[in-house]
Amino acid sequence: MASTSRADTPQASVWLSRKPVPKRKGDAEGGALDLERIVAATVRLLDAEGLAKFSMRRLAAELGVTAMSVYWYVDTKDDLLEIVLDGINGTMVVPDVSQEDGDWREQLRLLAVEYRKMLSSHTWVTQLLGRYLNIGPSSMAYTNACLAVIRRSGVGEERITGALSAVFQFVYGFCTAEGLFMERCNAAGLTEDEYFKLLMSEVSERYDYEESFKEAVDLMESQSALTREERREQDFGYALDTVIAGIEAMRDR
Amino acid sequence: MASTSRADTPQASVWLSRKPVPKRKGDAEGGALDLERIVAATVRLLDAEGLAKFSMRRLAAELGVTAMSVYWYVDTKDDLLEIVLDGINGTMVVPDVSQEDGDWREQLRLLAVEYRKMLSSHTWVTQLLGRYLNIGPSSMAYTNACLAVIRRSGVGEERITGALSAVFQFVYGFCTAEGLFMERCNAAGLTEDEYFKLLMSEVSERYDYEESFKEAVDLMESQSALTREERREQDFGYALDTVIAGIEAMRDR
DNA sequence: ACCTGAACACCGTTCAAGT
DNA sequence: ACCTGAACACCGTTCAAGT
Repeated sequence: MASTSRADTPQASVWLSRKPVPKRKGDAEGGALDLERIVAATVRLLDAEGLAKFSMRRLAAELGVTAMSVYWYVDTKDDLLEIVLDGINGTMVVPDVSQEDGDWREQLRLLAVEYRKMLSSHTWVTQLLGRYLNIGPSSMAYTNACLAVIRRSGVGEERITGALSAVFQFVYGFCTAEGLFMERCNAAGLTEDEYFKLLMSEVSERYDYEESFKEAVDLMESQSALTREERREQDFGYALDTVIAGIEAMRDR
Repeated sequence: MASTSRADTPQASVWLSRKPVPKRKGDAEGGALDLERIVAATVRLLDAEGLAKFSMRRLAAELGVTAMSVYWYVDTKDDLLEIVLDGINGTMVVPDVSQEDGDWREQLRLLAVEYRKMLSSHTWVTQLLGRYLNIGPSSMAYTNACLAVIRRSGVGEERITGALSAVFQFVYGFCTAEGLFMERCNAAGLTEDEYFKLLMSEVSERYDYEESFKEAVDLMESQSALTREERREQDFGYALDTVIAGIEAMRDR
């Protein structure tokens, strides 16, 4: 009721409530808890155990506190995760985009690589990105840098959002697949190569798959000099170059 | 113990268990339940209420049956969802890719559009795609068609997976964002345009956002002749053309 | 102002029991 | 062979109560 949200619809985003940072310690000097400590512990747990295993009760235990204490600092689990999400977005290094003479291709590439670095060092972020609005201050700074760069590419104004989609939805998709695969490997206690091999061998045990899988398996094994990780890195680079080359080609048509 | 899975690691995929379709009615003619009815009800619920609200108990209620009955046909919730996922993959129309004279650009575009149609008519699919291996029979048929098409593009063998990533991870990312936005609109009981407008007005109420948001808002409003949906359709088309143009450009370098 | 404990309405899944 | 009921170990969150 105290916020700007409508009717009985749940609040669309923490960032739309009155105070810039939702709940804060009034005084300096520490009680046991404060929002910063809660956020830090959340990130630690998410990095270590993944989103699926994260719970408010688990978090409270990590903080050495009762289940409900956290709720004094944060209204809901969703609000907490939204704050954490923007915090992680703030770890991206946004290149200085103000000077007009920089190469937009290089800068766009840099932004994409930075995005990827963030997404693949915190595999749970992709799982939150779509769920929340991601309109916190750090996220907005990043978005605006992307806009500024693509504007200098010479792409027509009405194609700007499409061009940005081609780049950043690709990175998002790529890192989602990558992250979930990595989480699966961790859960199984195997390296990516081991997990992949195990999978392939189990799959080829099933006669009726032999035929349909062969093409895909052959392709994978033709690159067997590289580790899975190196291969992914290569794929990402190729694909990113492809998209940027496409933006250039479409502009020149 | 009866399956090929290792140690205490949970089964990596239903499709790796012995029987092609995990559990099946032995006899013809119907009791109350069977796997087909369960799968159909699951899809119906997921379409109507989304993944977050789906539960085994909710499903059982929908089928007019006790919570645990479903477990006779399916080992876990994950197994059920994996089967459902492949079933939906089977609704894609895979173009005939066998003749060598077709235009690979058109066929690749067709495959991407088909993928998108599937993903955006079942918004919950993107949320499952990363979680499960997606190596069921229907999914494999689609993947193989993609491989066949990209092979005819003339892209070097070691760039094939990168090129495919550029296309399909983009589509995946795009449809994920799209789907989650649509779900949010449905939950709020608003059309996409209404929801977007509401959001923009709430955001601009916050003084400290005014500045950082202006660029993005201006961009959106410069296209205000179109509905959000038409805009998205346009963006998707542009972006897809961009990626395909990029594959061509990279090949010719 | 900050934290606790009990409680509510949910989960997925196990297991012994019914027909 | 198929379905049920009670139970276990979890959730997020509310609310009255403590200090």
